[in-house]
Amino acid sequence: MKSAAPEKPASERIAQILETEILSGVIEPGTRIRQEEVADRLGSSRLPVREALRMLAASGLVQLETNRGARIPHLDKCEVDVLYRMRERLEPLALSESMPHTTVEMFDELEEIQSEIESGVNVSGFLELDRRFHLLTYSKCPTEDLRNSVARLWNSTAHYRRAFMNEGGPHRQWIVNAEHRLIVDAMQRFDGKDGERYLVGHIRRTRKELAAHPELFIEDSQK
Amino acid sequence: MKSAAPEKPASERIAQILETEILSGVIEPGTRIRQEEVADRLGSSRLPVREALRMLAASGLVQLETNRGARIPHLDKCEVDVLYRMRERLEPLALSESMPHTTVEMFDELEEIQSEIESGVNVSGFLELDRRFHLLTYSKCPTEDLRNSVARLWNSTAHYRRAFMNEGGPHRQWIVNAEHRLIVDAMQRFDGKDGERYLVGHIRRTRKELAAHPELFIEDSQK
DNA sequence: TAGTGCGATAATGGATCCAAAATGGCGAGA
DNA sequence: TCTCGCCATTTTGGATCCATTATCGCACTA
Repeated sequence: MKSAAPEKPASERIAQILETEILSGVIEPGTRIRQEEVADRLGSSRLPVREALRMLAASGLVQLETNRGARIPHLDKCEVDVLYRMRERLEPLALSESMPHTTVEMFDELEEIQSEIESGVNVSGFLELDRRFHLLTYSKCPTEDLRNSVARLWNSTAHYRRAFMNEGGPHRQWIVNAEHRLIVDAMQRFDGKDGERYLVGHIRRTRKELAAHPELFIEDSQK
Repeated sequence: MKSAAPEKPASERIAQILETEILSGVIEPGTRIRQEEVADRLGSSRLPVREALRMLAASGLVQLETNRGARIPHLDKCEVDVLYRMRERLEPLALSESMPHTTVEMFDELEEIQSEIESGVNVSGFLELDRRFHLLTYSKCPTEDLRNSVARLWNSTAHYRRAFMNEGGPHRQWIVNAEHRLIVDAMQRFDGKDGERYLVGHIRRTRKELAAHPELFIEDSQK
């Protein structure tokens, strides 16, 4: 019997810290991540940092170029649009796959998250809770690849949601709340069709809002 | 001016070799991959092997467990079914995104591949050419994430296609040929709707064929 | 004889050191 | 003064060595 710590692997710990920093916007797109800087900032060798960067690359959070290090990718308007179209196709599938395995504890946690959102939060708080809400609705999907794919799409587009919300999006937050309620309701009724419909509408609306704000992206003429 | 070799990075070389071995079936699902074995088989240290395994994990070819190494995942019937449903949703998007950027050289290469398939090949040859055909039709899709996602789905399911073809699937090869021709035709007419329709039908038929052969999978009662 | 617990062995995770490639600055020449 | 090219510095890729953890066999006990 070992009551001691479960001895977390160290490269995962670094990956988790970097993920938080990237998703929270502390590290912005275009920034180059230097292995040595991260290494002695988090008190380890460069080797676990390299492994962590590989994990983050698999999660869609950084981009690796040979001999040129890792940097957070700049996406143009078209790429974000396609990533949202991928979400429109994959997340309904994840939802319907997750739906048969829902538990009452999951609905309690969803309710808790949603209440916290509606109690009024700032932009960072909303983005974090919104992410937790949706990924939780997919969490019972038995196919790990599908869950990972969905999470990767959320990661890749996180910065642009943040930029949009910071510019003037938060006034539409009440729409999001209504849509969240509709999704939970459909899940509780085990109504896959309704769930898919509300979810697709939810994602599509955000996609179109982003497309209507080209100032959030860098110039598309990089060809 | 450097006429010398472009100096390929070494971990990529290892990843490529392992990918070939896995896709060709030399290494079967469930097999544990030992870092040291690969290292001195390919003449390098264990470190590039570790990085290569990370890449393969991102490509969906291996599964990494902390302190327990890398092994090729065993998928059950339900997981493969969901992976095929993901393909049905993502690949039509990849095709329509690729369609506006097609070139005459691409159609020449497609024709070359298809001719080789129709000239009669064995199972391994067919699987390799079929893979090249479809991934080539998506190759002009500008969104790298979408191309990678599609490739990952192909990788994860490759072994089960092989098992199916080896058991008695090849007699339906003429259907595949007809479907390939229909897809190329739709692409040349720039008919996105037709392309999506033929492609979805193509994938769905294979999914149902696999579902009708439960003997290809290990027992699903692993819960 | 079967089951459990301990110990030897082998494999993975991590640290340090070295080599190769890219980045940036400086100077020479037009 | 502007441009091109060379060299120093920085940064990443790779090799070797050490620590930690899992795996497997064997002995001991009930």
